[in-house]
Amino acid sequence: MLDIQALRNDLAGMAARLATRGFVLDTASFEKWEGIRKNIQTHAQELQAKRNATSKQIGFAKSKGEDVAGIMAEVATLGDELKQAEVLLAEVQSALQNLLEGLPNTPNENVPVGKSAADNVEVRKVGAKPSFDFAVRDHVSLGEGLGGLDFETAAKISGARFSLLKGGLARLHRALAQFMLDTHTDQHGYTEVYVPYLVNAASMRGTGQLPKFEEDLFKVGFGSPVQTLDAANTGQVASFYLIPTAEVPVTNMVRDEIVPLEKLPMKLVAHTPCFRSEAGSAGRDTRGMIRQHQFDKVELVQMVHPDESYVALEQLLGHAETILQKLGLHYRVVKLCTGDIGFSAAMTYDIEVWLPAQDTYREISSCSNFETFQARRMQARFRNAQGKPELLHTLNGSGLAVGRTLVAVLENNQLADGSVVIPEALRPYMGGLEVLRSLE
RNA sequence: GGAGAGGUGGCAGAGUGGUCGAAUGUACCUGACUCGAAAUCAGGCGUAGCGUAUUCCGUUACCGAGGGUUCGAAUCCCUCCCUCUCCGCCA
Repeated sequence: MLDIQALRNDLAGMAARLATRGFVLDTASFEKWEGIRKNIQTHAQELQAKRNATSKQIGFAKSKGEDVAGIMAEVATLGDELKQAEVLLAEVQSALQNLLEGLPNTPNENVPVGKSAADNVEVRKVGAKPSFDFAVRDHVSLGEGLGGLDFETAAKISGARFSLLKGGLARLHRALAQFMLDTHTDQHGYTEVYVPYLVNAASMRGTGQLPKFEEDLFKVGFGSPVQTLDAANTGQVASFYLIPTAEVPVTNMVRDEIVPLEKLPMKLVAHTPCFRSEAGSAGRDTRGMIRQHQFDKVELVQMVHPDESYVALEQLLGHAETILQKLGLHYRVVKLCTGDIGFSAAMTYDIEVWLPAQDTYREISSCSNFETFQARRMQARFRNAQGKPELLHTLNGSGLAVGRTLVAVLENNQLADGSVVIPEALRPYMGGLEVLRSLE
């Protein structure tokens, strides 16, 4: 969420910044609502002040045994008038709030201006493409050949966009997650956390998935008939959402908290499944395990002092890159342009791993600085040197997407006979196994 | 699932319709005393808004959440959420 003060003070400037990411801010509408809000709020508060003062008088008079009928008559109409004003104010404020929550973050000034992914800037390439003297197979072919990848059974059990791993591949998948967690905790100073996979609407709102991207989420209720968990509070029927990324539960750890200065930076890592409806991506990446309704990810999250957040972003990016380097995978780092960064982000780097079968780089990690955008929604603050609460900065990045890393390992390390060399870094997690061969 | 207790400021803990944004203790900050410290004494010490107003001024809201009763609600009523204790069930 953007700072409403910033919008009031420099509406044109904010609109210009949002325009760089292709978002048209309806300044007329904002100004209209702000004007209305100001009038109504001032009016409502005047009435409240009057009521408070009069009520005090009544109490005072009564305690002295005086007759209060006169004063009572005076405020007889005040109640209705006040109620009306309060209702109106609530409506206007919620309209403003909705408008505000629908605004994306302003890109940092160092983000390259562009319209689409085509304008993203390649920062560096690391490693080299592997060369093969045989026709490369994709991970589906390799996995099925190894007898460890079974989409048909997954489809029977659940449906499209699910996968089922067996034997060495299932273990490799687990090994990858373990390896990533160990690297980040032992070498990068992150604290491992285990978190809920079902979260409430307030958490989704905090990190920016709600209210705008509800269709991307899986929503769960109780068994039939659907019960309501917080119907009285919000009128909503839903009770929980499945997390689309560990970013949601982990970042929300600091929602409504004031973190002591000495606790910053907070560096947390979590391995969780992620659930995405993939609404709107029908037909894309239908083959294989690139785009699934359920996938595992090791997520890095940091809460930092505002002065440190861009240094932290580079570090976090480096932590994610370390995994690829240790696995010997070729990748490139891309800085997203203003037209391609996500709704909540102020700056984002994507890491794209080389996939020989697709002859292209595919996103395997996305590392972002959200500045105060999420913190403002969450009221996540720290106590600054002056002792005052101040919004902190939040960052996160995949370190890495486990499923896609598995794909990359399979495709990049394949041999002519369809077996796969296990990267050395993973062998301790594979019981020393060096080559993954067919189960049969 | 059954029965009971409870959610108040950083923490502890009073307050059951009126000058309560909230006693008191404790922690913390400032000052006095002291060579210095401890102890003691005095003062201060929440958050989010609004008013062209970070600091001074005025004002509103906030005692788990939402709604209601009332001129007036931390206090009464309703709904919900959460925590704790006992029983049952359970990985």
